[in-house]
Amino acid sequence: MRVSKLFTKTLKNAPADEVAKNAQLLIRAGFVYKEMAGAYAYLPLGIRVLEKIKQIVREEMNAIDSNELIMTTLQRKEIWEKTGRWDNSVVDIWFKTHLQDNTEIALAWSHEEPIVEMMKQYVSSYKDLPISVYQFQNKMRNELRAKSGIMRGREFIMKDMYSFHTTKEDLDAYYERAIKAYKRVYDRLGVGDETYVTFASGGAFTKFSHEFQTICDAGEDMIYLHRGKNIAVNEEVIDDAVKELGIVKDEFEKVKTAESGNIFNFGTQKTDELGLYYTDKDGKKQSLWIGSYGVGITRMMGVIAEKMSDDKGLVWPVNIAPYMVYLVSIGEKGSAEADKLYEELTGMGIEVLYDDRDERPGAKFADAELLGIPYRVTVSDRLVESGEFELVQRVDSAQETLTHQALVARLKQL
RNA sequence: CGGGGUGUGGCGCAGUUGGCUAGCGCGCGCGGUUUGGGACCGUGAGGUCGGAGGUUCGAGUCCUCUCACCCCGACCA
Repeated sequence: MRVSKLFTKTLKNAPADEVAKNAQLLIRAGFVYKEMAGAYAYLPLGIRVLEKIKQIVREEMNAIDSNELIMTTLQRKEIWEKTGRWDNSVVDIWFKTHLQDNTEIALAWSHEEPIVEMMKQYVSSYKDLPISVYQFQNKMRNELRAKSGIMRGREFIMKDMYSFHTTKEDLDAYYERAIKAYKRVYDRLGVGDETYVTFASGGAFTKFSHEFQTICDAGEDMIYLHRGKNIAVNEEVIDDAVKELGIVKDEFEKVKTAESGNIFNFGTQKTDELGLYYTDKDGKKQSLWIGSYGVGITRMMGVIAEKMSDDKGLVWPVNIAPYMVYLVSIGEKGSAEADKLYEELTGMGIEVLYDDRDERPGAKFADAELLGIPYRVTVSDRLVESGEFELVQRVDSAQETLTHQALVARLKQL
């Protein structure tokens, strides 16, 4: 992509109504555009980051035999009435509306009920189980107050996965696989070291659910953490955890975190409420065990922007950076050489954002840093003379001067 | 939803106790000089001062209502 073709522009000042660092940086860099409180548009650069996060999640969910699908954002009232969750006094974040014939419908804040309902068409025998499905979907939540930039909006993207099992044991086994898959996701997103499986308030069938909490100053949760033992407990259940797990509260440190994922055991309640059953080997009707597993995709982008940034701007981890290389041309000869290099690298499949604008070097460097592209390659008249290229790493500013051959070899490895 | 705060060109801001043609920086257009860390000079374009109503000879400024946005709290299965 050539910067000259990119419609977004960088800003020197963040809009005054944004206080959250993630939103300030993402808006300044042109990754997102705020449409209203809690609702953001994702621009070309932002989409690339989102899609990379999704792809990592997709690969890991596929690896544990889950099936991708997409439900709709429109939901029927009848389904939610079966579980008693249509009522505004039970769920207070509904966006409700109606069709032109006055049929009441709503926008999805969750897809738990509709997915279970859908499964009635596909699950009838123990031979059909276990099954796991997931989707990347917009969730619409009419929050009283949106905040923290893209980390808590009224519309956001979530990966939600649901697994269906004949027995609790089977669900538990899958649940463990899901935890491992989630850990791989966070590792690949570059926040594995700072993300903890955390005991949190659970559903009806388990004492605790598990949250994936990422250490983040802009988060909304406080957890008690024991790094040595690798145990984390959400503040909301710390007293229960002391009793149930026999931990010693004083040994834990209290840290601020953002909930980046949550998984829990639904038990068999939903299957009964919605009438999803299977027939066992003896021909008897049985309830299913259901597990639910969520990752906030847009929230992850916000958490990473929040954590991986410095005074110059964003610092994307290599795995989710919108582009791998920011190519800067300086001078006439430099531009001619940069044109060639751009074609060459792009042809090799390397994602290059080529700053071909007629701007001064300082402006290009500043944008390269604000956008947080991992590697910056500079081609200038001066360097063309000596047949060299400059490679600078965003994360630590490490700088190297390389020959064309060495540069290409380096970038190929990334 | 309770409390607090803010709305003035695309972005950031200034605008005395009501007073003259609403300013500044960034950005943008044009001309020129520049070209390895967000250049400089000149010259332009761009504003229903969030909206409605009111007070007044006169309102960005005062009053009422309203909308939006931000922060704290509450909420977050």
